[in-house]
Amino acid sequence: MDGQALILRNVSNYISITGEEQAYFLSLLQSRNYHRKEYLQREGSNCNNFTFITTGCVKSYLLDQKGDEHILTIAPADWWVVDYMSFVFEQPGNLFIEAIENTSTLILTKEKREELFRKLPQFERYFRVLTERAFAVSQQRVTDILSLTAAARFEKFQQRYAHIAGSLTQQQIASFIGVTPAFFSRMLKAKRK
Amino acid sequence: MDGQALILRNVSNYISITGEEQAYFLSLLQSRNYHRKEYLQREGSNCNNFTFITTGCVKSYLLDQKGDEHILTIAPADWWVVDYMSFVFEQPGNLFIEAIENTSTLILTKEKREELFRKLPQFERYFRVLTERAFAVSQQRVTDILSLTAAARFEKFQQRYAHIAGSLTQQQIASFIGVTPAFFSRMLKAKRK
DNA sequence: CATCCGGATTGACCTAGGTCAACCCGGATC
DNA sequence: GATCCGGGTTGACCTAGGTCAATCCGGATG
Repeated sequence: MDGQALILRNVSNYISITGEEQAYFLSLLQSRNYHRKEYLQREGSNCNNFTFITTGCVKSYLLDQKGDEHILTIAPADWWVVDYMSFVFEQPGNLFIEAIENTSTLILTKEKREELFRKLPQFERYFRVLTERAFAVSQQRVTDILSLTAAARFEKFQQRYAHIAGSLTQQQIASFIGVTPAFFSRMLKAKRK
Repeated sequence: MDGQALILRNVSNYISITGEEQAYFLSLLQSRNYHRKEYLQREGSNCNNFTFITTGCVKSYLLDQKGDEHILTIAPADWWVVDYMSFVFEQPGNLFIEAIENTSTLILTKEKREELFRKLPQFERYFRVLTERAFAVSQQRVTDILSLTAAARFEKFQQRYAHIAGSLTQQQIASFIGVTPAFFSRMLKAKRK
């Protein structure tokens, strides 16, 4: 399945649109490919687009004072990535977005998205539902970090991300659940026993 | 300003609707008051409404294995509270929502909200924008927890919640930023010096 | 005025997870 | 086949923040 088919299928999970509308929607997107380790976005720049991953995988993360990486999002194919904080409040972001495999994307800029809302208001619904779901998951993540032990968070991670967990390095998983690679390694060892 | 005026003003920050539409929207809401310490929602039950706070203040939190409270949200007047995880995925929630002052609310049930979307699709936009903002803030909270020290999180908290910080107990602030009351107290002492 | 109660504070001690640096390992690369 | 490199592992040690229980304080309540 090609990228356009994938995104149309994704949209059709939430709203139904005609063939003409589909064509119009697709016309607003630009496709762009990135190779492993290439940045889609850097800290300090304004994020002004939604990026849909058609193949590959991407991570968004921030670098703290000490230069340690903390992964906020892991976005596989069929997902959108955005630095929401930067996009929504139109301010420089503090996230990096980086391809962790060769990946291809479809980009919807802020202006095109607004145009889309004007022409096809059903897309308000699409993005509303999408965001409500993402928000729910994000809330869950907050409570998980606040109330669970690292081992328990890892448990949950394995269940939720079973499909992609295999293609991530331990460092990445460690960073996502919020521990050091060193500690994560010991944790695994303890579990194996 | 009464509750209805407040919610209409809130809506008008994002979309514009006619007087008739306003009346229709208001007709979908039921008002309800809670006294301090009363629950709007309990763990285990399904959350099937959006609740708008017109006066007072509310917290949502979960109780961990040990019975310790972790505050997820603090919602003052002019905000919506929902257990999104439960609402969106239609499953029993693990959050309590509790009034921390006497508060009055306007309730929009899931069915009424869907009806609203059918009759006045502009509200899709209202909730889309609202949720995108809330999501952005939630993402920020995740990165804050992952990368900042308790003291730094408290700094940010003070700035962001300056208006309500005064009316919260230290325990509540501690729980919100993710530390023990005991540790929080010591932190304050250290800062005062 | 005494009592109670829900915070807040404090002391003594504990632990989950961090730090740093050394080492290992497999698979590109030359 | 030597070298390099990006993981992963491990040991010795460290620290931010937790735990538990005692004490304090101010303001309701009776």
